[in-house]
Amino acid sequence: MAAKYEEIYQSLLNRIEQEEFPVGETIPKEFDLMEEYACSRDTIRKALQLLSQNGYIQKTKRKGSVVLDRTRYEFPVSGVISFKELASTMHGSVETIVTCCELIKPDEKMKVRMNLSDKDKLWMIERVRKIDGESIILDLDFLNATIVPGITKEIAEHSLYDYIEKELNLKIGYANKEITCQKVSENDKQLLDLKEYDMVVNVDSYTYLTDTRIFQFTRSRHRPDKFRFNDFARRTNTFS
Amino acid sequence: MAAKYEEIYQSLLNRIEQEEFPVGETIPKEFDLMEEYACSRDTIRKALQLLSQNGYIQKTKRKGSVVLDRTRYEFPVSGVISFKELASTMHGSVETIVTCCELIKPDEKMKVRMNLSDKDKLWMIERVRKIDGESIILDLDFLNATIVPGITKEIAEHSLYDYIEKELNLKIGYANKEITCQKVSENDKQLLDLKEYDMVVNVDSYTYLTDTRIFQFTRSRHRPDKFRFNDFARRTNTFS
DNA sequence: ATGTATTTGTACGTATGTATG
DNA sequence: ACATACATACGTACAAATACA
Repeated sequence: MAAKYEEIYQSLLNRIEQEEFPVGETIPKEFDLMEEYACSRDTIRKALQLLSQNGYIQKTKRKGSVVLDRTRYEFPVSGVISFKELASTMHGSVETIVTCCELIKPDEKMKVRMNLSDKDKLWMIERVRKIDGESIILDLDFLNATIVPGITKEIAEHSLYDYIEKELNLKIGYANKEITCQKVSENDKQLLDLKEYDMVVNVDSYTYLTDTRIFQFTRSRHRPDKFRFNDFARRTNTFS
Repeated sequence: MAAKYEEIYQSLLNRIEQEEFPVGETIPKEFDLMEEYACSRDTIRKALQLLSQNGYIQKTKRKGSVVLDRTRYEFPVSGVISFKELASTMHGSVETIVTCCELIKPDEKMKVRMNLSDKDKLWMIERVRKIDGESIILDLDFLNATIVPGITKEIAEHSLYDYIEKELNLKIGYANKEITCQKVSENDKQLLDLKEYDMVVNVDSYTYLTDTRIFQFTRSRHRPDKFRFNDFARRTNTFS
């Protein structure tokens, strides 16, 4: 059962997307929402804060909360989501081909990167992501096998995050990503439909559990013309 | 005067950076922080929420708030900041050359993009950013002159945001960015030290005031080898 | 495996401050 | 200058998760 403020967040989000509250208009004021949802102001404010954080509304004193226009910049949205989840929001046909899925002994670099002890082993999983029949993205994943045991090719084909969260009951907490641009490697050339491009967009992700253990490092290589990253950010650190 | 929770946020941040609270350890529990800062739990929780949002701590029930390691991925950090502010956190020498700063009549595309009426004019500002003597970034800015009047070459050389916030007293609210990869243009070739690269990283930013008016569109072209973007994201939408 | 204590999470209430139309 | 809507801050109570006995 989700918290009340999360349900109110979802409800308001739906109402915004159904255009009950159109872009440019204000949603009802906090006091009215309190009455409507029969809860305290605190709870309403938490829901509104989520809307604000995620770029759906802008709050101003006196005026209220104005609905922002998010239609222009939809996805891929910044966040910790799997390719499966991302794909579910996309239009074209999507396919995953597992080109490698094996247990390896980590090298020194990876030991440092993933904070491994001497006995820890790693799953190395390489996957090609095809969009509308073209090989666009090459994902190379390393997972700490002590934390995430029992990976199979089927799981890698379907969804790692489903397995980790639903089967193993681990809680994924947060991730750091670094986006850079790099020359193509021989491997890129072999596995991706690169056309004439000689560079790829490289996304390195370090993903952690809520208990702060790192369990995954991903190196994701994107064909440059198909790469797009959207970011919503506020000027200050406050909750406004 | 900043809010109390913001001061506590800053104080805790300093203490983390001074390693009074080392990476991997917990900071004092909420109840102790309440006593130390002589405030309510609500206020402490707001401060901790900021730390959590910005990737400094991870909170877990029963255990407390663990300090995360942010040394690996420092900047450029995601957010609405000016080049001047970004440069102040960097090591090398930094220089801005204004190659264009004039008032223009917007074309149709720009009118839609920036939500302009027929009488609105635009400032068009082109700036080359040199880092350690090399021309690395080419910024092309369009500012709504009705909202932001009186731009001069000196302001463009120094800091637009300083002028907008401090002189004009406007409140910058939020921005949307879209990162893509594109072929170099003739203009890129002329103004940047591109070496052999035939692509650039393109960052389009739409920047808004807190009253939701868009006042700026920026197209920023980066030499691919010098581009880096870091992102911190949590798995869920909650405050944890 | 079980229970208990501890720490954070959610929710409610109230009062006052602050920006702004 | 005023009324309004959000912002901050204080307090209380109980729920949920989990480390540890």
